Amino acid sequence: MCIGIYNTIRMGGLELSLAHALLGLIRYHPTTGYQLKDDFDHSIKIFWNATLPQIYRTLNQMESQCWLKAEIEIQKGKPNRKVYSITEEGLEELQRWLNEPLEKIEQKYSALVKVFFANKADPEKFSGHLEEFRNYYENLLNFYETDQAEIIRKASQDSRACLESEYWKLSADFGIRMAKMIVEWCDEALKIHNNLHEESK
Amino acid sequence: MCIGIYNTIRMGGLELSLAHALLGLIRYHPTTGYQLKDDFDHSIKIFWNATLPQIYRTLNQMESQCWLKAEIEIQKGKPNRKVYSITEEGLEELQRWLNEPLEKIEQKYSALVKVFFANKADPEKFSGHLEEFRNYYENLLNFYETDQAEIIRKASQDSRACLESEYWKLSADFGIRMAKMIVEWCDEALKIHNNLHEESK
DNA sequence: GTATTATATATACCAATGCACATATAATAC
DNA sequence: GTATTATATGTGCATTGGTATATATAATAC
Repeated sequence: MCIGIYNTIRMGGLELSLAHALLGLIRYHPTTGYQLKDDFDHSIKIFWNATLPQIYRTLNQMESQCWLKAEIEIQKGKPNRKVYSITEEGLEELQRWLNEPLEKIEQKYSALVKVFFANKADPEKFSGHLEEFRNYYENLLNFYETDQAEIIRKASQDSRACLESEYWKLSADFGIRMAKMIVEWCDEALKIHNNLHEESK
Repeated sequence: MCIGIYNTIRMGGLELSLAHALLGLIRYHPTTGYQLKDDFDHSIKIFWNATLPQIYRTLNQMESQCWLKAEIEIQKGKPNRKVYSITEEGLEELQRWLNEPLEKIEQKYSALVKVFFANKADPEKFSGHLEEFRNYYENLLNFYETDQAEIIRKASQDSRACLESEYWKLSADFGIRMAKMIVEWCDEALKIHNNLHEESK
């Protein structure tokens, strides 16, 4: 019944993070794809996003892999709920993955490619885009430091989550540092860019 | 002869960065796919990587799009070189793209998902992985601050590149700040993690 | 002498991602 | 009354990305 959808090479790799993120969330309690999307948006969205179709597809693959088992909950009026819970194999796989090395951060920043070639861009427009970029990350920083922090604070009041919440805070702190770094870099970039084009005003 | 391979929706989008990175590099001087891979590795690799097959495929698409024109240079013994140069359309497209807003940074850090669930990982192993992660970014930081800086310094001595090199430095500075931020976060993470598991030693 | 690396251009295939769309109902907002 | 949002599960298609492989030669390293 259980078909290995990932070949052994990929299985040995470290790139199945969406599946593992889902395993991690389902471990807390059995849940549906729709609910998982919501959980995602309120927890690990800041460093991993996923769309609903992606989640549903991955859940199906994980079921074939026997990392999950599903139970159909019949509802009247609404579509039936497909409630997933983690299996023994799923727990083992999550455990295995958690003990693997930390994956390096993929650096794919097309905005920075634009900055690299910005000498040929319109100075006024570029300045505006830098400001907009800066403000986006300042807003994100505010969100992380208020709303996101509140979510974690509330969740950590659950006594079982006491130790766990230290790691939630730690990962959220990464997002905060990242956003802060970007805002600071933008300020520096704006200063340098505006200096270079001062005479042309 | 010129076939629009990207539909109008994608064309209006902002995601064709590999093509635009290539346009930016080819604008300096006509070159081949093989050479472009090398240029990539010595310039914008720190925020955009590409494999050779990807570069060749994209160049073919860009030729169909008429952003580039190709000339075959016959060589004895070695395979013929396909030398691409930028067209008027290519220059216009590059210009258009450079004046578009800066794309937000895609936050997809599976390492941070692992940190989020790290409470269930083996504390000793996790500690080791954090250290390895930290050392990787410390080495990268050293590379950016020495070798990478030297590449930019040398390139900027070309008198035409005087203004341009300010933007090279600015984009490289982003990489430096990023690596620094990660090392600092790791130090904090190691401190907190080790404190939490001190009693178990 | 043998193995590797550099030069040079690709194709095939698989995995991951994202957007649009399909289907269906209930509750709420205006 | 109408529109939107929330609940709930998917399919289809296009793009992007990465690895393996094919082909061919010259130079260098051991």
